[in-house]
Amino acid sequence: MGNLTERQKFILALIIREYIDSAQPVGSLRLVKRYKLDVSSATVRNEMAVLTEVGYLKQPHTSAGRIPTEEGYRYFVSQLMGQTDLPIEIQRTIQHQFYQAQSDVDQWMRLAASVLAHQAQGASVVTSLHQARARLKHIELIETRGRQVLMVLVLDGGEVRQQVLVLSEPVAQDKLSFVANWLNQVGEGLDAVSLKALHNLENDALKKDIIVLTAEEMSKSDAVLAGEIYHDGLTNVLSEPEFTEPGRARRALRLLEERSFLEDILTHTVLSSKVGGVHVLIGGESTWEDLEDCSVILSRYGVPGVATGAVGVLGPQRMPYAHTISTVRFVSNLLSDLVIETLTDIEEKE
Amino acid sequence: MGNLTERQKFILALIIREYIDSAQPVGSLRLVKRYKLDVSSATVRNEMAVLTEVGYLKQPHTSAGRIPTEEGYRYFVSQLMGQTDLPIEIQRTIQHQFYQAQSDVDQWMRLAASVLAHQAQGASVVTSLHQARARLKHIELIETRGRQVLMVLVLDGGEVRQQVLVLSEPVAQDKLSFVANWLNQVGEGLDAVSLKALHNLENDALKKDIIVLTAEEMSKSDAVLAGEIYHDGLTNVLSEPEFTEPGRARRALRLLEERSFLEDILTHTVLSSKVGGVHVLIGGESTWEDLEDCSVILSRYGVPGVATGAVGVLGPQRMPYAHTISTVRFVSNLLSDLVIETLTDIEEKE
DNA sequence: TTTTAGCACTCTATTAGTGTGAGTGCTAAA
DNA sequence: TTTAGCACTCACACTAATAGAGTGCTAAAA
Repeated sequence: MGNLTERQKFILALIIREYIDSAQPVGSLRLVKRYKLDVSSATVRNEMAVLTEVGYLKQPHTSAGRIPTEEGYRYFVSQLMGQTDLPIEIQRTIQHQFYQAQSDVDQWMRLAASVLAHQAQGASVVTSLHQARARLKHIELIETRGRQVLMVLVLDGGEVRQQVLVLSEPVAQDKLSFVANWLNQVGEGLDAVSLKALHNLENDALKKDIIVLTAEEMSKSDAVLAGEIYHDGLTNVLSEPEFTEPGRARRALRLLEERSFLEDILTHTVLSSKVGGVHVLIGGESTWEDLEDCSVILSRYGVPGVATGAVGVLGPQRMPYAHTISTVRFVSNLLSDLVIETLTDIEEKE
Repeated sequence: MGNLTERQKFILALIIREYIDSAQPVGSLRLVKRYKLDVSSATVRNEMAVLTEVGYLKQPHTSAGRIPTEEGYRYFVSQLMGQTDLPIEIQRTIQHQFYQAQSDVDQWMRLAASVLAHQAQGASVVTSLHQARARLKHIELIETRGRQVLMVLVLDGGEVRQQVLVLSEPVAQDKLSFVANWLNQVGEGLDAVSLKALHNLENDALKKDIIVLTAEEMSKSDAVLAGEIYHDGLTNVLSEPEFTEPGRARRALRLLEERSFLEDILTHTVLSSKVGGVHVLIGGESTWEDLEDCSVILSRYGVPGVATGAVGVLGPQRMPYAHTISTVRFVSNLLSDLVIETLTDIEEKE
């Protein structure tokens, strides 16, 4: 099945490109006229019939032009499209924006989301950097009320976690500070596992408790989606003609709102891949029903084994894949570079 | 103008209630039948004419029923509606959810957003707790690469700030730790202003720099919208019939996406009000054009002068005001209570 | 064997024409 | 002051007619 003639490939690519920017079923005559093909519409029609036969095109109704099927898009992306880099001037613009915002990580994420949404004219998602095998840099314990204690952990690389603990009995701030200082001395540079090992050597009940709680919080790093999720451009998808029907729009946007869904999709795609690779999900891939009319472009950024996150764009299936994919790739790499710069001290230790 | 007869008030309230749950212009005959009024439709018609005259009702077109004007809604909310509390069983359910999530502040916010969105069937916004006149609890300086240094500030009450600094020249980690320790000793418990005062007494260039940068970061607390913004239920508004036209839906959702807009609206409403009060914006209030078809219910939570944030719900103008308002009030108070519990130590110091 | 012109056919989208019905405003009587 | 009666308005739903873009097939041309 996989062997199309060159002309068939050419026509398929043409149809997909035309459909992507016209959003209208494309017919044989229009194609010939618009692109000044040196074959007749009848010939094109015959080729279209073949492409429909093998499942790359379909007709919305009997006497309409053709639109690509999911399979058609996949073939296009994998075989026909070719890889292009983001135009250099766009690259510069984006880099410039990041240079101007050389402040907190939060802002990088927001910026990344904004850039993606804007460039790809879709809805963007960026998950916060998420550290694997984190090491303790500093702990702070702050009494709040009675048995409630606020624990602040600074991990190497600068990730910060806050958590309200509830101890078995009230403890004075003096004692808390003492324990925190102690743990800062003996625990600095240890990861969750090493910390837990420490637990057995200790007698003091409070110290034991704090160690366990700290280790627990630190090993949460292993969760797929620990931190914040940044969005942007949700409204972009509402302007696409395929989402005029409110039901569809709702389904698409719900995906981005629901953590559980994102978790699911990230687990099954990005997590298992290497950094820098770009995943292209076209129309749910028979796994996610609600993605039916959408495509999602995802990529993982960061330093694998140390700290990673994911960036992505959601849009209609009829999406300018080449541009979107290169944008996602570029932003992903850019974030990776920033992460590497920021976390250099960690790499050196290893 | 303000003096309607009791019967006029009664009919106005009835029309608004009816329109809120039918989403259809309400006519005189239907009203009489549905509510078994003991007057004729002609009488109702006369009263409707009066209510239209004074600007509380309007007709979508000449021969249709009436729908409320913005003024009509405002009158309803302020004069007619009465205050109701959230049904006790709903209160319990919500409280229960919060008790189960007795962990980090992040999760409270997410939960608050979720509860609001669900209860009010609208899009919810929760801005993170935001500390005024913060005092320094702890500072941590971490070298990353060359002149880049990650600064982590722990403020009293447990708010944590991270910021990447770029120093004028590279500084070794030893030196950074030394300065951090020094500042932890002399600077603990000081607010931004007091810190800046410290600056003049000091000679060491690095110490001076760090003091200034710390004070700067701390005084960012005075910005209206410092931290995260939590959303939920964006898709709820898409199910409302008034947002089937995609243009409207876009405009409404963009409001929630754009930080600048939220900042603007919070500055002009919630910030100037006391905690616990509920603001009701109906249809842009001739200031925000994009809110034309929407209503927004907002409330400030937290401890004024110490740490506050805002919660809110956006929906169509045709909104069950009584229920939404009491939900927003309840959630706002609930968050206030949680904040007070968590920050008790601060109160005691004052 | 491949391409193309010609043609009959299909189906959507648009436009115009027509009732229908819910609703109004006015007037005059109760 | 209320209400019955009535003429009038106008969106909405329905129907029918038409135009137009596109297809598939067949037979001739290359």
